[in-house]
Amino acid sequence: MTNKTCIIVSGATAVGKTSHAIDLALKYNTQIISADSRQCYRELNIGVARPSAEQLDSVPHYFINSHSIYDDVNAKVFEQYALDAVQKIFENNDVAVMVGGTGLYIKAFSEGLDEVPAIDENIRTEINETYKIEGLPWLQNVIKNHDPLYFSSGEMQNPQRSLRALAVKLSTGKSILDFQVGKKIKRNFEIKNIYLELPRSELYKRINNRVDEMMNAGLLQEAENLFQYRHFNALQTVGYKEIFEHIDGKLSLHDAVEEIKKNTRHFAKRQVTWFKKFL
RNA sequence: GGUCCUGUGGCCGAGUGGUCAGGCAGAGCUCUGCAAAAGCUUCCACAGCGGUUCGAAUCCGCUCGGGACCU
Repeated sequence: MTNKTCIIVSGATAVGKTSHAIDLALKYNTQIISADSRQCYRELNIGVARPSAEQLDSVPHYFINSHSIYDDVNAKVFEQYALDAVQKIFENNDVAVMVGGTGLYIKAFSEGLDEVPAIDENIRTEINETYKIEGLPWLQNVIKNHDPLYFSSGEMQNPQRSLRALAVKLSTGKSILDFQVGKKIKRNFEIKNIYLELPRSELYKRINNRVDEMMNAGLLQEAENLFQYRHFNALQTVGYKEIFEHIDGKLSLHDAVEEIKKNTRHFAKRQVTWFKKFL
């Protein structure tokens, strides 16, 4: 069983992962699992830099157009989906290729996530609603009273994480930190990582160019059509949220495009930081 | 030619004698169920020269650069 190998191609956005992965897949005559948290949504096209139709025709892809923006997609969902996908690929191949820039998803696939019991949706909703009204100080104070462990060693400045920590605590009675033991699961196949990188200046140039290409390809129109879904998690995406602001009249189109470029550069930088540490 | 205004870090922008502005960009970082998310840290100034003062980005003078007005 250990003669199976998954080659994971990672790197910042716009480094050229897609074509590299396709070359690899063709070479091994195998299939690709995308590890991209946005390209899985079939409603999103231009803005997520999905592989071209020709590329998708040349190699079968998993986790591309596989979900809807109505679906609940997250790292855990991906982990399970991707593990199922590799096994399917391994039925006929010794090699599978994964490619993507969503570091957490790749980590979940490679090492697994600690088991945290499902949380009560009602509790979660209630907490989120109160947070919106009362803000971070309220959240910090509640955690201080309910989950001293998290209060002392959790990310108390980070609302997103703190919100989840509180939801877990109130749902299970235990601190999320008690579940997060950091156990690394050893998969029953080999993993080979290929990390692609470019000099920062060149990467930024490619990003800027790609955004211009997206605009020429009709990103504005696509975003207009998706405007009604702007609050969906899937639409909290660089390339769309800036145009939504433009539609709202908060940004000129030109400024919105500049924002997209800037935010994509920020995103790329975070990816570099992540992969540098993780790999 | 004269009069008045003005000159803060890559950009925007406060400060007006004696802690730090701040924001953006840039850089660095964190990271286990929203991750193209969320959060944290941080370099670079006071146009130049001289003077007043214990002490000047802050007051005075000159130089240079901008801007406005003037019969």
